[in-house]
Amino acid sequence: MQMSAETETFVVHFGEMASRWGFNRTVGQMLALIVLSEKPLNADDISQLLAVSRGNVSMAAKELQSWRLVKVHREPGDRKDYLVANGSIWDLAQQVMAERKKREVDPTLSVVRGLLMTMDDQSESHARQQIQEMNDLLELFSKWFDDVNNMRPEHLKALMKMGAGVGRVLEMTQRLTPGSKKQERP
Amino acid sequence: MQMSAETETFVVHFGEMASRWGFNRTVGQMLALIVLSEKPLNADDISQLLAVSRGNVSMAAKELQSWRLVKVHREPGDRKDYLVANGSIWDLAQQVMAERKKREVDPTLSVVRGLLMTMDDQSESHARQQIQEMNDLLELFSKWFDDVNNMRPEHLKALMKMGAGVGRVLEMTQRLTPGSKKQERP
DNA sequence: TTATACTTTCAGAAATTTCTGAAAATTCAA
DNA sequence: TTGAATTTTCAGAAATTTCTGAAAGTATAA
Repeated sequence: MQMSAETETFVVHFGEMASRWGFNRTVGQMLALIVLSEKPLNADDISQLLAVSRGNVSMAAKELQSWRLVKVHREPGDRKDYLVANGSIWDLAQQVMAERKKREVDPTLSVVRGLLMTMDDQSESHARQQIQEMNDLLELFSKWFDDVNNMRPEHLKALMKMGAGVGRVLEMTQRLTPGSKKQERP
Repeated sequence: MQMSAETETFVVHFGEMASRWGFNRTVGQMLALIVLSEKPLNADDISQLLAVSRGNVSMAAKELQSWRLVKVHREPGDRKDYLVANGSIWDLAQQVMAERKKREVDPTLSVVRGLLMTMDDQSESHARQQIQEMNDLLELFSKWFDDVNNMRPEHLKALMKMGAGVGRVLEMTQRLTPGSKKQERP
């Protein structure tokens, strides 16, 4: 079994980006491979194509399942597990975003909330004010993100296509409104 | 010099989250410290407070500057560099988002575009279709993100507060419209 | 100038993460 | 029940990332 040159480029790139995206190289490469492969792949196929150990494939498969990016497909009369992408590219992207938000935002929101609980409400310390600002930002972002990311891909696409427009309208309507403490941009 | 218990909790947490956010522990802890500190801190203050080497502080300071998260403040008669947060919590968050998009999205968009250039337009291979979908998603996301993230914090807050609403309106108007290939959700 | 207070650099040490491969566990056809 | 096919586990090896600290570099007060 062999990858096309294009698939290989894509797979190698996913391997390089993987750590920035929150998983390791093998997980990244496997995801790329499964997404581009028309037919379901089993662990031996993957181990051979990516030239990594069988154990590594097993661990990466578990990781991809924990991210809900792949599902296992089985055929009667064949004991092997076949991995398939768990939806369209959009479905997968939304899944990655949701998972990353869970890992990169939620824990901090939890810590920040906890800190505000224990800190004196009256305190006007700079630290308390900053933590409060962080809490407000994370609360707002968290709710907004969950709403938006739970939309169906088709609706999300539509929203993003108008996104810039919505922003521009806001800029317009608020251009001459006071309240911003920051100097106007150049 | 000493940190309050609250500051220490926050700093330690930022250190733990740092690698998930795209920088190393020292960079994360330094950012937390600088954000909570009312007065500008110099390298020796930071080295002592975080119990890390002077060289590490120097490298982390450069990294924070490359992310545009801190700026250097100097006073005449004092040769030390003093680090200060480069704006409000919102400014910093937007800066982090922009920088991460640059590192986590742009390179992939570039590779995907390149692949589509070399791949046969007529090809209806599954791989080509998937790469095309990825290209469309990244193009749309990239433009949308740049627009939204370049809004002033006040406007961004306003947009996010209505974000859920905008989404809901879209869901309503499209509820009975055909075109979605996906089965309705439960 | 020049001495010194500070910052930067970077080779190698330390810490952390990833990967291998053999052994253990599981699954299922017969 | 087997027992062969397959997956999972995990100790230690390999690779990668982070950190230290001494030496080199730079800037500025005197």
